[in-house]
Amino acid sequence: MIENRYHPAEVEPRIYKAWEDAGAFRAGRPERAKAQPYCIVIPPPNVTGSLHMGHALNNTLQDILCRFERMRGKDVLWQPGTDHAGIATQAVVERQLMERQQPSSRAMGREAFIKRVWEWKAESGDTIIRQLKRLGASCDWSRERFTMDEGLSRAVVKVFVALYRAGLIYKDKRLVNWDPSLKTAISDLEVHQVETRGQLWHIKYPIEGSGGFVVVATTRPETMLGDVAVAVHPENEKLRHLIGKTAVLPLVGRRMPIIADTYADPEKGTGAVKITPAHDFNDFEVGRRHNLRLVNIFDDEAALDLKDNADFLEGVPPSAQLDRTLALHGFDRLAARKKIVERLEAAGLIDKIEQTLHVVPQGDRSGAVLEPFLTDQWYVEAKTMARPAIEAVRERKTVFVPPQWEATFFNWMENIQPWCISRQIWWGHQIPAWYGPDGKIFVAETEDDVVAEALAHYTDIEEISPDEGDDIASDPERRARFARDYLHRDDDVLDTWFSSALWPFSTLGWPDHTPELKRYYPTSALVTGFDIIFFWVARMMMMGLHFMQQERPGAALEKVVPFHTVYIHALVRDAAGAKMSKSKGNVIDPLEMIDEYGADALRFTLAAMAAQGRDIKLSAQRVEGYRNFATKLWNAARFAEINGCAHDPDFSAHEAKETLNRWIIHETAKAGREVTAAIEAYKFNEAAGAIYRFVWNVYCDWYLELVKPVLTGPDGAAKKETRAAAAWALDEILRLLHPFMPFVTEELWRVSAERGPQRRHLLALDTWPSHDGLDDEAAEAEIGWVVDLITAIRSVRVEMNIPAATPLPLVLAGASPQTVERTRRWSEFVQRLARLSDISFADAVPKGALQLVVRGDVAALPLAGIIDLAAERARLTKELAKCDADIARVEQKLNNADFVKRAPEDVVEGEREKRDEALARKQKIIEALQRLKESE
RNA sequence: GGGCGGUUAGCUCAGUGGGAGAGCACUUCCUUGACAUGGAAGGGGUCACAGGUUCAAAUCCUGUACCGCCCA
Repeated sequence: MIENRYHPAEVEPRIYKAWEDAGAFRAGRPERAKAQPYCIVIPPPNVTGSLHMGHALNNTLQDILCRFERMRGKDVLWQPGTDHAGIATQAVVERQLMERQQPSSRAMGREAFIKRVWEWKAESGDTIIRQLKRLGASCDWSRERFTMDEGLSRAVVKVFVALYRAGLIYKDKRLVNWDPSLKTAISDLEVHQVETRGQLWHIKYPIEGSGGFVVVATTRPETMLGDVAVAVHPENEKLRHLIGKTAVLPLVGRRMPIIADTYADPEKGTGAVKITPAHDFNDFEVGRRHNLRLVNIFDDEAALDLKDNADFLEGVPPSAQLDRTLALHGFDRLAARKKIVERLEAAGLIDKIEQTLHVVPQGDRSGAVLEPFLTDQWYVEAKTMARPAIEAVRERKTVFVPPQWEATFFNWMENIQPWCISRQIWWGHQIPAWYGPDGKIFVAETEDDVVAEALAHYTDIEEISPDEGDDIASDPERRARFARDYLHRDDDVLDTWFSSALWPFSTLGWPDHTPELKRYYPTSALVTGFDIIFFWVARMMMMGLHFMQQERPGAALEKVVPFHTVYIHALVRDAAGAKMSKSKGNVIDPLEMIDEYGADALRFTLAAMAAQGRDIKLSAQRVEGYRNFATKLWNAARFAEINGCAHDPDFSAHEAKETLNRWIIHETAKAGREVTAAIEAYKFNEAAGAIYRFVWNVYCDWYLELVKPVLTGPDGAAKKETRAAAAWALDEILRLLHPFMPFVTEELWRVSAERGPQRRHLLALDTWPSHDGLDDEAAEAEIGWVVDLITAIRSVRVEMNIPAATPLPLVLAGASPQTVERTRRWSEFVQRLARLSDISFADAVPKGALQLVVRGDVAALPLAGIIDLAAERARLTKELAKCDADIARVEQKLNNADFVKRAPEDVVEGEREKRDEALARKQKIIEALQRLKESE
């Protein structure tokens, strides 16, 4: 028995358990061994994470696709898992240590700290997984993976070594984006350029032997300590006479050449720029062109590092001012800036200070101001690897939906820079590189391989005697000690996105040749937000194309893309369009929405709002609205049950006889086609809209209302068929709605079968409707007439202020035989829904009656003495005006010879029909007005 | 500076060449035996602006304005 309220909080956990108990989400179910595979890999949420609205949208859309394809009979694998999220997770655990006043990571040491992170992961790492289940995600949880699993780590090492050997991973000393708060390098993508109000200091640098100055402008005066030159544009009329002279760096005394370089834009600042190759990306390039020294003046926390800094001191004569500058050793960059500006001012070397807007690089994790910093890091040669990825998208082997994202993809890929993959943190995949005492690098998949290579090298150059080498090689313990003590493993770990880039194949078991890899790769679709196209999608394309190949009969191995379709969805914003953020306090928590309105309501809201290419402005009110939709459906099912509508095995939609039933079958088929086509096109909003309208505005508003007389009437063939048809249509609704609202539909699927024959499957495993051959235009025309008649009567009632409770008689005047026949068939239905006392026929319209024109018939409500004749005349006149406007518009078209000549035949024909209809209607209205006049 | 997107009802937004739509909000009415988390009816729009293409433009093209995002 269906309760009179739907309680999502009670139902959802029970339903989810039923799915899991039945293994409904398991890939490779035996009965689907021959089915077409369908695979989506989840964008792995961070283990630190908890479900936010972006996850809710992302996973709702994936779940819709997976449930849809599963019902279409495919063998679906939705591959779940989590990401170790190096920097983010390390930060969480470090913060926890601090809060609990426990030893810091540095204090406890690398091994103990990593152990600690694993403990934390074991304890709280599955929070997000539990939350995804609450959303209803139909992942195959038996295959859950973690980017630092043994298997996935093996894939990481294998890829690193292979790319290293191919020359596509290399180590290089160059400027990187350095985060001084996290004390690690980060990649270009993790840098945000933030426009900031600041000051532009114009500093006078004395020119040697002239008593004059060259003025340079900078927003970062403290970096002057690392200056090695001043540059002037070679065609700068005003300043080019300085080229070749020598400037002397204030506060330090370093002699610096004034060089010619086009980088010094004559229009900007003073036209002369200070060159600090160790602390600015542009200056680094200038320095390279002019073979300048690099003077690094910061330590890894961006504090001044001057004492015993040979680069800083080189060529600088001792002086009192130098000593005062050296006293700034250890000052943070901002404190140093203040001191340096003070001293320059005191020395009269500040020409002026301007207010300015400039961009400051910030780390996306820490928010810290980043420093260009000269370090050794590992890089992926992305340019080479990008080429096949670009080609694959050009050749449409991978398709972006919506397609405009391809431009973004190309734009970035064609200008791609080397990818810095090493991070100076501990939580992550430690780089499989070892260094010998001579600096020689050994990279291999296992420590034993490294030891073997190293021994070969060091015996070869006679650092180690062959005998000793043999001894080490033959003893596991000595090998380990050799690797640890003689060699030294790189301390750094890989960028989190390195392992994520392998996700589509590493989760399927690569590098092993697993059956899953063979069956589910390449995956079908990838669903993600545009913010990680570069971070993730592009890199999966690069890695996938490099490592994955497919055998094709009679052909060479072919490189294969990791996914056929990339669906890019929008960002979820708050109701005002602002990005949700904790600091703004405008976050709508998906779990709160689920608690309050149910997971189905949240899911449906997100799907209904997921129009391609537009952000979602979410509000609780919308969720509430779709909760009401779930309630509506629930009550429709309850109504069906109360009226004995149950699945009837004898019923066949193709053989229904009753017009009303043929009509709802026709409408169901139409809705089914719409929903199917929309999901196939990734138009989730259209699919949601189609099923919503069908359930509410067709099935509930009209069908259930119309069949009430049948269901409450005498038993018989019509009643039997109607009960079966109502149940049939409801079942089809449950199927079509299931991908969007899995919980309430599954529950109704179960409950509604309590009185009929048992269901063969859970709804999640049942079949997607196909409705071929169920269209019925005749039924549509007939019920359309009934609907129009009822609507017209209701309209006029309200318009003429006739109380709803007053039953009215209806007279059909001069009705056609078809109308008489239809009226006879539907009088009971029309009387009920239009609240009529009775329906009769007459040759002429009675005097003083309200007159309605419905599809060419005149329906009259005789209310002589009751109706306000003036109001009725006004109403009819207004209708006439509307009719005239229609006619005018259509005739304007039809009188245009070019239109008749050039527009498609069916369009012209359609306009003619419209005109004829409108003219006939106009005639009836004129007649009605005439009669009204006569009755006055 | 380069690129992308947006501008349609009071609000949030659908709508890819042929009669301007939805949800919410608003107004009026209704305890009609599934549902008031509901039902019925209704008001409300120069589709940002200016040109162009076309028999026909919210829709295609060009430009302008404003808003947003990405990249440098």
